[in-house]
Amino acid sequence: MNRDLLKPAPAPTLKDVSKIANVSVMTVSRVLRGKGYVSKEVISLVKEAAAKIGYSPNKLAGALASDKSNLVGVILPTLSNVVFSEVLSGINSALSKTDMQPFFGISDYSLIKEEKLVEGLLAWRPAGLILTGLEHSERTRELLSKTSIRISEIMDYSDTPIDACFGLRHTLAGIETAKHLLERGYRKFGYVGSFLKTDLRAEKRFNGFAETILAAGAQLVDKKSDFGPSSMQMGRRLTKEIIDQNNTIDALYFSNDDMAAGALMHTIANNISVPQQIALASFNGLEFLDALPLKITTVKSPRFKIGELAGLHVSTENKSADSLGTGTPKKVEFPIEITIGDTT
Amino acid sequence: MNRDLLKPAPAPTLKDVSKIANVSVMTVSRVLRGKGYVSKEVISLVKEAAAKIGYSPNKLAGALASDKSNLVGVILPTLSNVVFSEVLSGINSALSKTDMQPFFGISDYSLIKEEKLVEGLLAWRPAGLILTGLEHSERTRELLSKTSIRISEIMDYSDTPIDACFGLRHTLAGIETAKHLLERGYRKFGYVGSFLKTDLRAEKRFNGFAETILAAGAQLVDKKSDFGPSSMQMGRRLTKEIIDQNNTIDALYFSNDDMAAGALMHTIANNISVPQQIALASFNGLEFLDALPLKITTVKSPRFKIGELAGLHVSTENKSADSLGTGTPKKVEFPIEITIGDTT
DNA sequence: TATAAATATGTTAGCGCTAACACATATAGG
DNA sequence: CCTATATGTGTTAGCGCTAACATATTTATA
Repeated sequence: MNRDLLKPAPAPTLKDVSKIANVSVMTVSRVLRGKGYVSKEVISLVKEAAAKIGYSPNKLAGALASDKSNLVGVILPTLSNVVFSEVLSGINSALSKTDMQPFFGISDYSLIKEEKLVEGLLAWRPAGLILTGLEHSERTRELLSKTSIRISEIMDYSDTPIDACFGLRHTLAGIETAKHLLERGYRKFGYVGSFLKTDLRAEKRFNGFAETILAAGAQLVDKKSDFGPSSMQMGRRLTKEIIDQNNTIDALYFSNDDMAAGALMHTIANNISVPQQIALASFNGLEFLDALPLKITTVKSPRFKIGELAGLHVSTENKSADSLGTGTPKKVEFPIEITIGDTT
Repeated sequence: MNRDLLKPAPAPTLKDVSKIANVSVMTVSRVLRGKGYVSKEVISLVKEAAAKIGYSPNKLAGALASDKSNLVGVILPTLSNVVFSEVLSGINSALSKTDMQPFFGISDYSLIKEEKLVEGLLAWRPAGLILTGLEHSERTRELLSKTSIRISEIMDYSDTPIDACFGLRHTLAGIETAKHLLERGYRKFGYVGSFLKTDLRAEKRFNGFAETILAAGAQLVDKKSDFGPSSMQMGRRLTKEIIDQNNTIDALYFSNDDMAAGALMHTIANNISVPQQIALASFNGLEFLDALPLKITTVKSPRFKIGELAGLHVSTENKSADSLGTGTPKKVEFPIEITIGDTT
C-alpha cells in the first residue's frame, strides 16, 4: 500500500474524545492534563475514549492557548566535538526528567549564525534557551533582553550573565596549566590549536597561558593553528609540523584533548619520548584519555554536569528559582582542576 | 536590574504590526511569509513596522492555523557515541538549508523509550520523523501508521521500510569482515562488544560474523561483552581480559572502532605486536582512526551522509518525493566497504 | 443546621495566526 | 473597447486548545 496516497485522516481532537465520553471538551482537557477536579468515573471514561480513538494531544494548540510551551532551545557551536555531545547529553538527561522538549541549532562558532538561531528558536516561544559562551552579538542581546524566559549561558563563566551561567574561567585554565609547566621546569613552549579566532574559549585559554609564561620569562617559540574542527588527525599533523620546524620546544600546549591525543600518537609512531623530549598538556579531561598508553596532563571540564545544570535551570518554574533560597543555582563556577598525567 | 521582576510585556503580534503599517493583518502575514501579492511600497512599510517594534512571528500559532509545522523529530539511541553526533550533524546540515527545525529525543537503545518519544514528538505535529534502526514496538508502528508524515529509518537497511530508509546491512558487514579475516588465515576468533543485547545493529554484525567463521570451520574462542556505552576504555579493559584468558586467539572482532582503538592502546602499552600476535577489526571507519599509530581494519559507515539523506527526505514536500522520478531517494543501501588497515 | 470550602462539570472567549473567499484595480490580448 | 487574467488588499472563520468564570453538588466545620 502506498502511504503517500492515503489522504491524511485528520487527527482526533479533544472534541472527538468528548463526544465519545459524553462530557465537555474542557473536562477531557482536565483529565488529560491531570489538572482541576474530575471524578474517578469520568477520568476512566475519558481515558478509555481517548485510547480508543488514539487521541494525541496537539501541543501546538495547547502551547498557544496557555501561552507556555515546554520547548527548550539549545544552541551549540558544533557537534563535531565530543565535548558538546556530552553537554547535550547532560541537557537531555535533565530535561527528560521533566516534560521539557529540547530542540537545537548549531552556530558553527559564528555569532551571526547564533543570532539567526536565537531569532528562529524564539519564534517557537520556548520556555528557556541554552547558549554556549558569553559572547553574543548586540542584536542577540537585544532579542534576549526583550524576553523573560530562562536563559543559561554555558561552558564559560562570568559573574554577570544574562540570566544564569554554568562553566569555568578559561583564562584561568590557561594560567594554571602554564604555572604547572613552569613549575616542572619547561621554558620553551609551543601551542597547537584549531578553530582559529572563532573558538573564543580556546582563545582565552591560550591568552592566559601565553601571558603567564611570558611573564615568567619563558618563551613561546611557535604557534600552529588551523581552521576547522579540532581532531586527533589535525593534532597529529600540526604537532609533526611544529616539532619538525622547532627543535628547541620542550613543551606543547593544546587547544584540547583531541589535539593532544593526536600529538601523543605522533610521538608513539615516531619514538619521541614523552615527556623527556617533549611535554604535552591540554584541556577537557575527556574520558578516552584514560585508555591512552600515557595519561595526558589536562584540565577537567565538567561537560555533562554543565549540561545538566543548564537543563535544570531552564526547566525550573520562574518564581521559585532565585539565586538565593532553595531553588536551583543560577551561577556555578567550576574550579580549575589540573589532572597531572604522564606527559608533563 | 532583576529581570525576574520585569513583567513579561506580551510579544508584539501581527495585529500590532498591522496597526503601525496601516494595513490589514492578512497583508502583514503575506509580507512576512513572502506569500501572495503585495505591492512593493506596502512590503517595505510592513517590514519597517515589524522591525520597529521587534516583531517575532509566533510559529505555534502559524503552525496551528496552517496545519503544518516545520519541526522534524529525531530519535537517536545515544549521544555518547560519535557515530550519532555525526548523524545528527548530517541531519542538521540538511535541515539548516531549509526552514526545518530539528528537535530530538534519546532512546537509550530502548524500544519502549522510543515509543514514548514517538508519542511525545508526534504531539508537536512535526513534518517528519527520523528514527534509528528498523526495529520498533508494535505500538510505535501503530502510531506511525496513523500519521502521514515523512519518516526516515536510518543506519540499518531494509527493502520494506515504513516510509524511507538509509543505511547498510549490518549482517553483511559482519560477514564481509569475517571473510576478510578468514582469507588472511585467522582461525581462532574473539569478539569484544558493548551494549549487550540492546545494540541491535551490533548484534546483527556479530551474528553475521559468527555464522561465517563457524561455517568456515573456524572457531569463536571467546566473547566479551559489557553493558553500557562503548568506549576506548571499555575496549581496552575487555581486550586485556580476553587476551589474558585465551592465549590461542589470533584475531579480535569489535563491535565498533572505539572498542578496537582501546584494544590497540592495550597492545601498544603492553608491547603486543599487531597483527602478528593478534589481529584487530571493527566497524564504523571513524575519522580519528587515521591518527592512530596503526590503521585499524574496519568497515566504513557513511554517518554524516545518512543524516543528510534522512534530513533531506523528511524536509521534502510530500508530492514530489517519489522513489521514482527526480525526487529525493526513499531507499538508499550503502555497500559494505572494508577498509583494510595495518591491524589484519 | 447553616455556611464555608472543596469537588465536579460546563460555558464563553480567546491565544496568534492563516486558508479561503470576496472584492477591487490594473494589465493584457484580441 | 471589452473581456480574461494578473495583481493587490480586506473580511470571515476557524486551527485545537486552555484560562477564567459560572454553576452545581457534595463535603467539612462550627
